[in-house]
Amino acid sequence: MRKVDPAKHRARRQYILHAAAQLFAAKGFERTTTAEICKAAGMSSGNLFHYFPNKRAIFHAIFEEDGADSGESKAERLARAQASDDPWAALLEVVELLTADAMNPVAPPLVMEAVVQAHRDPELDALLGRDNAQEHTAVATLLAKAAAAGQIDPALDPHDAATWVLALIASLYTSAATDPAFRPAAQLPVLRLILQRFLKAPPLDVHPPRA
Amino acid sequence: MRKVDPAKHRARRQYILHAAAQLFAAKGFERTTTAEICKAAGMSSGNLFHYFPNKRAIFHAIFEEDGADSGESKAERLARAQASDDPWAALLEVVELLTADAMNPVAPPLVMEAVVQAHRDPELDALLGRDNAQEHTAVATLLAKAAAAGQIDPALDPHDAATWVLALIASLYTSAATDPAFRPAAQLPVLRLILQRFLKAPPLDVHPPRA
DNA sequence: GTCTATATATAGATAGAC
DNA sequence: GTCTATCTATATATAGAC
Repeated sequence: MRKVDPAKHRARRQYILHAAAQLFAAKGFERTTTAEICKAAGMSSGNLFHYFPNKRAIFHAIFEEDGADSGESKAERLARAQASDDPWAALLEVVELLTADAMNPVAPPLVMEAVVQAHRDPELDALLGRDNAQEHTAVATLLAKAAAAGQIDPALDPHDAATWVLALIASLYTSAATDPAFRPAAQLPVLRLILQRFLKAPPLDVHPPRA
Repeated sequence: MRKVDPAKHRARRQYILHAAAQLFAAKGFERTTTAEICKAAGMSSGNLFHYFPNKRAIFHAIFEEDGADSGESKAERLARAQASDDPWAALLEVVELLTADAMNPVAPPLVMEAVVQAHRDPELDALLGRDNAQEHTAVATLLAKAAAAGQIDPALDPHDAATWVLALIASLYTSAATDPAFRPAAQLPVLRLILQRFLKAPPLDVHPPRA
């Protein structure tokens, strides 16, 4: 056959990305050298740069890998959730979808690193921004529908509330990255409790007295 | 008088730290060169290293500057809050104390960078860990007292709840660092609302005995 | 205390053989 | 596609004059 299967080329790329992700998570982008990536991937410098044009492209590719492996892409699952006729249940599914990665030990530090790098890398910033906008739209849509269906407090602004829902989810990653004692899986119920109490309508007409 | 007032030496150090903080916030630790710090501080390389032994020491010093300038140090204010006889009010004061810095535009990215750097810098990790432990103790103590006083849900575990209170506060910094549209000052009331709904006792019977 | 000049090292990326 | 060898740039930190 002609042309070395593109499948093999793709597999090799994935292997490099996997090795690089570990390093970037442990040491950050700048302190991870291409030489280390070569060693971890078991190949030479000349070969590494045959697969990726530069170090930054490797980092980007880690966050571009979407769908393909799983049956359904994240975007598809978000879209399907938005169309649900039980917005609250759909919201809980979205929360589960977005928190799943936090259980993977490399994800939290990797996400932190990506956020920091996005400050000085417009391309990465745009990439993460698109992801975040997608998630924000999905959550805000569900919150609006849930409010209309009487499932949550209708007084909440869907946009602001969605921002905080995503912030709480992000806390799972930042806390895991910061505090070695923090176990995302164990804290998931607390996260759900906070969301429920925050979003569910105030019990009666109780107005908490604040001085 | 004696030579070289220590005051002048200290002022010069502070000036370097101020200049360096801006750069570290904008470009991160690794991508900020000592040459840039020299330029921003208006001095030569040889002189910069007269004030600090190395680049990392400059970064550390930014997070060590505590108290001295303000009338009362953060540790003192936390200790005083813990002794309050109105735990809920004291908790709100602690929240205000810990969120104040988020309004300073350089603080959020700087905090993010510190967290990331702490992963590979044990000394910095210890420094931030001490700060965080102090805050966690203060909040957990106040939550336990507030529960005993019937001000919040007594079913909450003070340790876990304190972790999430601090996580919510941290969200103010991470969101500000991530999303240019996020205005910490404007979102502070939402943060307070979430805390109130999360922590206050389940609606049914218990109500705060405050009058 | 402040400067200029530079030692030292290490990084990312490329060239070109096989 | 994969390698070895290396170019080029740039960074931290130091030496030593003033």
